[in-house]
Amino acid sequence: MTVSKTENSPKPTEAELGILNFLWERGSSTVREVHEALYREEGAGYTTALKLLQIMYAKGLVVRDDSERAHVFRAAVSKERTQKRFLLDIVTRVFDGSSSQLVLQALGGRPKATREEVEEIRALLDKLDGTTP
Amino acid sequence: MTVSKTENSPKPTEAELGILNFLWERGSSTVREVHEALYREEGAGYTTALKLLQIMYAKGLVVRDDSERAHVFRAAVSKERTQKRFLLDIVTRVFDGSSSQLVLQALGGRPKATREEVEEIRALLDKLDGTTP
DNA sequence: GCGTTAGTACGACATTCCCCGTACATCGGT
DNA sequence: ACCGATGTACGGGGAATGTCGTACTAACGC
Repeated sequence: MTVSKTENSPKPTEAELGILNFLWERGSSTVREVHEALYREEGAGYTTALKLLQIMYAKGLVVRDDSERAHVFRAAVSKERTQKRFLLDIVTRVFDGSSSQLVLQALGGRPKATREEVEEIRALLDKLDGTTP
Repeated sequence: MTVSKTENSPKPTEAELGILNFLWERGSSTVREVHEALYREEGAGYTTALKLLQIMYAKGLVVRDDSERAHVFRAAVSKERTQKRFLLDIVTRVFDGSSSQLVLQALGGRPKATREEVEEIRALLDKLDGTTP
């Protein structure tokens, strides 16, 4: 059995995360679309979006279809994988490696969960019950 | 009722977080103690630890008692508050603002919770049951 | 054919972060 | 009273990040 390598591409920076979020929603987009959606409003120029996407491409965070003149970019990392990566990061760095501490803090501080989500969590807890040492 | 300002001091960087973790455990420490514990092993010099602590002092992340020759530093931000801040950060940036999505991902991906922690979570869920809209 | 427009590539800059070297102050032993 | 050890203060360097200007290229309208 091969050990999953967890992740090749590096942790996205703040700006890169913004672009990834957009790509996860949109599926794929041109530089112009990214710029219109995320940067025009903020006053940043078109080449800023372009450069970021180029850097992200070099890092392996996005893939690129350059068959057309306007290249089309797509996220190369899944949202779930990225979520897990960030989670593992802060669990390690601020929660002493205890993910349940994180869960408690997340639940205690900001009880925004809907009833269905609470039930879902409870169901998951039930499943976990049998599998914990 | 005054609206709590959430946090004055900026988000700690990676290195700063390492120092904060040490200070949260130790209570308070001198530069030398921080250096011995976190940096000597890694090959970083004494002045590196000193400079970081000075920067953290300027940012308001630590407080300083300079009545003795060797200044004694103490965390100025609580661990819980910092945890919440990082949580809020990634909830906003990678979980579309849904903290329960975060909880589910944290539970599903890495079932490392002990039985007591699972029970604690369940109890918290019970409490939340009544308070959700 | 030629200018205009929309696109990519790339170098440069300011800022932040981490790290270190050096200068300077202070304490203790002899 | 001095010298070495231990301390703080501070400037600066190298890397990463986000921003832009400029150069170059391809398509389009006339």
